[in-house]
Amino acid sequence: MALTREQLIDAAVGILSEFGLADLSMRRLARELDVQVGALYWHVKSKQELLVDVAAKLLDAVPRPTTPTPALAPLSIAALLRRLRSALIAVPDSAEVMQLAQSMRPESLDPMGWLLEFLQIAGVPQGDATYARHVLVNHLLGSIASHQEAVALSAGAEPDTVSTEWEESAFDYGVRVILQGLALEHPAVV
Amino acid sequence: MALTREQLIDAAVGILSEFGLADLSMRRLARELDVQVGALYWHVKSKQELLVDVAAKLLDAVPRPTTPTPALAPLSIAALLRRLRSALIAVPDSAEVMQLAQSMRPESLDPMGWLLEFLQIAGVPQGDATYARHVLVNHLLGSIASHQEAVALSAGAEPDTVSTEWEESAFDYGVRVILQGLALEHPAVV
DNA sequence: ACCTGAACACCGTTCAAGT
DNA sequence: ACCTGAACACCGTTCAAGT
Repeated sequence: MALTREQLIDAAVGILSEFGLADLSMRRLARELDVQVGALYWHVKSKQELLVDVAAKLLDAVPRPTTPTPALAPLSIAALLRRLRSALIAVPDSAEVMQLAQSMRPESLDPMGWLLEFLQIAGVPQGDATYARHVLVNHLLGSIASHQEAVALSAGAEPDTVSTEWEESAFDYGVRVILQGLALEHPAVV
Repeated sequence: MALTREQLIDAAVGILSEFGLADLSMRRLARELDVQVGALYWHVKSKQELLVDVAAKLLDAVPRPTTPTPALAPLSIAALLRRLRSALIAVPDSAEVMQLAQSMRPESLDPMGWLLEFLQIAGVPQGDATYARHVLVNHLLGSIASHQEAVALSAGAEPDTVSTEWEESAFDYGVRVILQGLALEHPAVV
């Protein structure tokens, strides 16, 4: 039967997860799906558009947390950020893909909406909440990006030279600093 | 006379500044310099290596601030970050290039060293200073990246749809939040 | 030492034409 | 509606051979 847009997205997620963005070409995708390149352009209008859908798909793995009380909101924020990190950290170049999606079609990234909501519940003033979210998201994607560049560079070297431990600490440290800077109680370590 | 590595880097900075990373190809560079593509590979071993030098060159515009006293260190940090932002904001895709350089050859980025130094002077504990720098640099590059993606997307639309004002506020807000989270006095607005 | 010419193995996108 | 075939205008990198 005919190729579907879903299959296209799934195949793209597969290549990205296994080989990274450099290998995620329209031609490779076509080969994998046993069609000619041109066929892909009947289902998506461009590679960029496809990548936005890939980004959204990656975040499907992150479930919406239950809406917290004001007192618990900082904890929920920290937990949500950790889940986002978990969902993306193992997918090469996911930070780059997310950044693209965020600027092209931010409304397709549900968890970012939740984040804003929780910040407001936590008591961050309306006007500041969007700024605050930016700071958190920059930290999230920045941490992931540097992890992934490090992994990419040490690909040839001995495996696991990249200290995941250090990076998790750095990530959590940053989240704590930012939440504290927002004058929210810094959440207890879980 | 013969082509030099310096000329190569300068030409690359020129193309990047005017047209962005998508147009910065080795072939385009060769055309601009009136040589064959292969010639470039006598001066640099790869495009990546060239980009690292481009990143370093972009930061040459940022002068080293005088070493601050502990009390003034937070102010110096904020000022340094603003200067870094100024140096990079108008150069398309500079955030991406910086990120690459940071993971490939961090020691070639002097200002990042100063930042660490100032954080220590400000009283951030030895062990935390590197984490703290990461948070600040993620914020810096993240802010620049989203600005530039926004600019790129609105390239076809009416010019200056991108609110630079909002973004500067968002940037400064983030710096304040982070410094405050580090338990440093947040610097007065200059 | 420095560069040319030419090749190798790729890209994203478009589009007439087929079924 | 969905896809093929083929083209257009590109990539980064390598390397024998030239000067």
